[in-house]
Amino acid sequence: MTVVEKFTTFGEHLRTLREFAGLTLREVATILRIDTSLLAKIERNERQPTRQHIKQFADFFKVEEKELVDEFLSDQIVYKILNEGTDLNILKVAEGKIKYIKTKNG
Amino acid sequence: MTVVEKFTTFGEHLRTLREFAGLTLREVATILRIDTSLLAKIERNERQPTRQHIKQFADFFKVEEKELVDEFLSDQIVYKILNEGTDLNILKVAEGKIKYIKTKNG
DNA sequence: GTCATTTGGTCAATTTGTGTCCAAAAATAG
DNA sequence: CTATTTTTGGACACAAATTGACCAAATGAC
Repeated sequence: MTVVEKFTTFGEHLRTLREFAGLTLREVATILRIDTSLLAKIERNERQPTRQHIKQFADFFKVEEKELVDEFLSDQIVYKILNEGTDLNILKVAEGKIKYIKTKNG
Repeated sequence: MTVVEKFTTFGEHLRTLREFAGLTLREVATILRIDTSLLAKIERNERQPTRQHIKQFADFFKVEEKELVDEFLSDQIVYKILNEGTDLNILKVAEGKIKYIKTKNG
């Protein structure tokens, strides 16, 4: 059970964290030494955060880095599925492949 | 139940189809009017097939286009998971998001 | 109205990916 | 073994996508 709403995007998640902390874009951007406009775009999912960014956000907002990373990466999977005109079945296929690879290697 | 082995990559799948048909890279490449080296690379997953390519392959080898598309797209998801150091949990997250979006929209 | 916040567009620069060409390596046949 | 065919791999010019910065316009708070 987390503070933030589930089933949102990375950007929305980030924005929620910031607003929950009662800070403006400029404030957070200044502290983290990134452009205000860039941060705004990351929150609107118009720019991708780098790994570095994600780590900074996790540290700053005191959340698990993996939580944010998964939020970000799952967004990309969602985007792919919705835009390539395929369906949820693809997740099963991917899961099968990964499990297969894992049994093969370790 | 298909002719080809399951849990393989798009490229391996394609290669299996070609070899099953008893054709060489050059033969298939010539017929489909693509560079032999490019076809070889696609089979080794060193180049991505375009949508056009996938359609050509499906038509030529008489398989469902969606089957190949899903094979290709799932590869990308697998690649992402294996290389970004995350785990299968991300698929659940993605699934949740998609279902959430679908209920929201229609 | 003023001031702070947020958004949106533009841009040069970098990064990433593409298909083609050619030569080397590997496999196959004679 | 040699000759031929198939496959692989590198190099390349080119195209496409993404990036972060900058600035101005829009929005919101007061």
